[in-house]
Amino acid sequence: MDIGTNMADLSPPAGNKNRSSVTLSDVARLAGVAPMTVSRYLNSPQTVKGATRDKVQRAIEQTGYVHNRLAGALRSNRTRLVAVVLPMVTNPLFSDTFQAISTRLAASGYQVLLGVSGHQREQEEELLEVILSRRPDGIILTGTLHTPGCRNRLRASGVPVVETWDLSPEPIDMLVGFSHEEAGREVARKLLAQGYRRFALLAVDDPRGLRRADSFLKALNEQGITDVSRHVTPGAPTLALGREGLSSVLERSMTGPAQPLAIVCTSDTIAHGVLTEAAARGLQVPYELAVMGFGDMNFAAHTFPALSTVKVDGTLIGDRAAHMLLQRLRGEEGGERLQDVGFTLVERDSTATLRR
Amino acid sequence: MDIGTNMADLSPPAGNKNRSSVTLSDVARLAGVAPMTVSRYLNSPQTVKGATRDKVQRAIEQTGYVHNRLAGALRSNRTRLVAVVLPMVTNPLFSDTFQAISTRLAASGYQVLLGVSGHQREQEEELLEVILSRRPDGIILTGTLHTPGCRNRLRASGVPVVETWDLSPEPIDMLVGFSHEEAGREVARKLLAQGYRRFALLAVDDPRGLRRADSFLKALNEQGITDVSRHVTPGAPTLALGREGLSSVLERSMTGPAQPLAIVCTSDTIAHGVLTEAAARGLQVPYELAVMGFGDMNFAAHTFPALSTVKVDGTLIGDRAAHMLLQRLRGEEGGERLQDVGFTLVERDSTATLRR
DNA sequence: ATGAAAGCGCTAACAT
DNA sequence: ATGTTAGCGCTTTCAT
Repeated sequence: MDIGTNMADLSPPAGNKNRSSVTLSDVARLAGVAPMTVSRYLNSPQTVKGATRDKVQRAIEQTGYVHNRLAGALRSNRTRLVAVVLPMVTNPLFSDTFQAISTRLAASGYQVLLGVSGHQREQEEELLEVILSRRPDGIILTGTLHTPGCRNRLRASGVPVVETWDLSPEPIDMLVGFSHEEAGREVARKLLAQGYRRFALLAVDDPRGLRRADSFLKALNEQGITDVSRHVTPGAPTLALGREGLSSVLERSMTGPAQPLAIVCTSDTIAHGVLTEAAARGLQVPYELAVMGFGDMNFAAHTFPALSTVKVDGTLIGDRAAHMLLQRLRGEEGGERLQDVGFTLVERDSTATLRR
Repeated sequence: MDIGTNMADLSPPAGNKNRSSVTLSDVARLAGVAPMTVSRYLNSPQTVKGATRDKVQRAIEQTGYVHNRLAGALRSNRTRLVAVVLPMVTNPLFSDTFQAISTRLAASGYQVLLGVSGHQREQEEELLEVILSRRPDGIILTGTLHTPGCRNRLRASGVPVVETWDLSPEPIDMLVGFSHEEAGREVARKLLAQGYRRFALLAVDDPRGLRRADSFLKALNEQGITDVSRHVTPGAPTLALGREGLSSVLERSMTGPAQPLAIVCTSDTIAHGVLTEAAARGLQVPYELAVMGFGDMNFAAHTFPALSTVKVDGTLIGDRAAHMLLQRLRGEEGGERLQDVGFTLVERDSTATLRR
C-alpha cells in the first residue's frame, strides 16, 4: 500500500513541485505486474493481453497516473517533440501553415515546441541552441534561418529539418515552398500585359517580401520602367500601413482614369489598407487606381472591390511539410525532399485590363 | 481518430538518430574537470571561476556540445517548459496575448509548448493528458478549458495554471481577464444612450462571444427591446461572415436615416465585413447603419469609416499572465491571483449619437 | 506475452 | 570553488 501513502503525500498543495509522484512502478506494483508491462500498455496497448491489461488499466485509473514522457524520451532518445519556428506570431500569413502542421503532428502523437525567431540575426543562434537542447525529433522552419552558422549547426545536428515558404538554392535538408522571384516577376508581367505602365510599390522589410519586390522591379526595369515609387517600411504589415502608403504615393503621383496607377503590395493586408484609403478618398478602383496584394488571405476575395492577388496555399505548405517530416520520422526512405507548391495569380476586381 | 491508437501505430525506430552523442561527461573529460563543474558552468556560469571556466568553455566549443535539458529536467524536476493552450491558431484575437506570453517567457529562459484545444470537448481531456505528460512547469490557458473533469485534473496536478481572457467564478488557480457579461451590457447601454432602438446581432459560436451576446440581448430586453435579428454562425470569424451577415439582416429589415439599425458583432473581423458590405451596397455608415465591433484589433482604427468597438488589451493580458506565472515559478509568495484588466468602449465613426 | 537488469545524461545533496 | 555519489522514471535489451 505504498500507493495510498503516495496519494496522501499529494494533498499538501503548499510546495510548488509537489508533482504527481505516482510513477510507473507504483502502478505496476498495484497491478501486480512488472513495470515493463505497464510501459508496454502505455506505448502499444495491443501487446498486453486480457486480464493483465485490465489490471493495468484499473491501476492507472486508481492512481491517476500520468505518463512521464521526459523519462521515456531520455531513455529511448525520442522526444516526440517537433520544434516549429515562426518569424512572428502575429503575421497571419503563416497561420494556416502553422495550423496545418500542428494538426497533423498532433494526429501522429507529436507535440509542437514553438520558437519565434523575430527578425534579428543575433537571437537566431540562441534560439537554435535552446531548441536543440530539447532534442526535438524534427524541426520545421516557417520562413528561414538566415545566418550560415545556424544552417551548418542544424545540418550537423542530424535532426530532420523542413524549411517552408521558400525555395532555397541550398536547402538544409527538406524544403516546401515556391519561388518568390518568380512571383514578383509574374506580377510585373501580368500588370504590364493588362496595360499598366505606372507603378508604385508598398513593402515591409520581411526578407522574402523584399525578394519578391526586387524581382518585380527588375522585371519592370527590363521593360524600361524605372520610375517606380517605392515605400519600404520596417515591421509588420498592417492595414494602417497600406492607408499611409497610398497617401504617400499620392503626394508624389497624380492618377486618374487616363493614367491609372498600379499599387503593388507585398502583403494582402497592406493592399487592403490601400483599398480602404482609396475608398476614403473616393478614388475609383480599378479605374483610377489598381491594387495587387500577396497571399490570398481569407479576406482577399471579400474586400470591396475584391482584391487581385497572388494565391499561396498555406495549408498545403503545412500539410506537405508535416507529411514529409513524419515520413522521415517513420523511417521511410525515398520520400521527396523538395516540393514546389507554386502560386497562382488571382484576378479579381482591384485590377482590370485597360483599353488602349 | 484516437491519438492513443495512432501513437501505437508509429513504427518504433526512426533510425535517424545520428544525434550528437557528445555528453557533458565528454566535455568534462576534455576540460579535465568534474562533470558537475560543466553542469555549473551551463546553469550558472558565474559560479565557475577563472582558468576552469576558460577550459570548460573551450571544451564545449571544441566538441560542439549541446546541453541536454531532457536529462536535466528529469533529475531536477524542472522542465522550463510552459504549455500554452489556444482555442485556435488562426484567431487573431489571441495573437497579441500569445506574442507577449512567448516573449516574456523566453526572456526568463522558458520555452513554449503549444496546445490547440479546438472547440471540441472530447479532445480536451486528451490534450491535457498529453500536456501533463511533458511535466510543464506551468500552464497558460488562452481561453478556458470547459469540462469540469479537466479543471479538476489540472488542479490535482499541482501545476501552476493561469487562465486568461475571462473572469471565471471558479478559477483553477490564477486568472487574468475581464467580464464578458459586463462588456455585452455596456455595449447595449452605450448604443441605447446614443439613441439606437433597432438592433441586429452577428456572432460566431465561440463561448465567450456568446456570453457577451447573451448579456447584450438581456440588457436590451430590460429596456423592452426584444425583436433583435440574431445571426449565430459556427466556426471562425471572417470578413466574409460579416458581409453575408449584413446581407441576411437586410433581407428582413429596412434601414435608413430615419430608422438607423445598429449591427453589433462579437468580433472586429465580422464588423469589418459589415462595413465592407455596407460600402458595396452604398449604405451610409453611421447614418443609415451603425456598426459595433469587439476587440479593437490593430485594423479597427483604420477601417473606413473607423470602427467603434470594445477595446481589450491583449498584450497586457499576456504580459500579466506571464508575469504572474513567473512570479509563482520564482517561488515568490503573495503575488496576485486574479486580475481584471477591464475593457474600454471606443467610439469611432461607425456609430454616432442620434438627434432626437 | 511478460519479466529482470541496466542505464539514458544530467543535477541534488552532500562532501572537501 | 570544485568533486563525489546516487538516482530522477522510464525503456532497451535480453531472457523466459
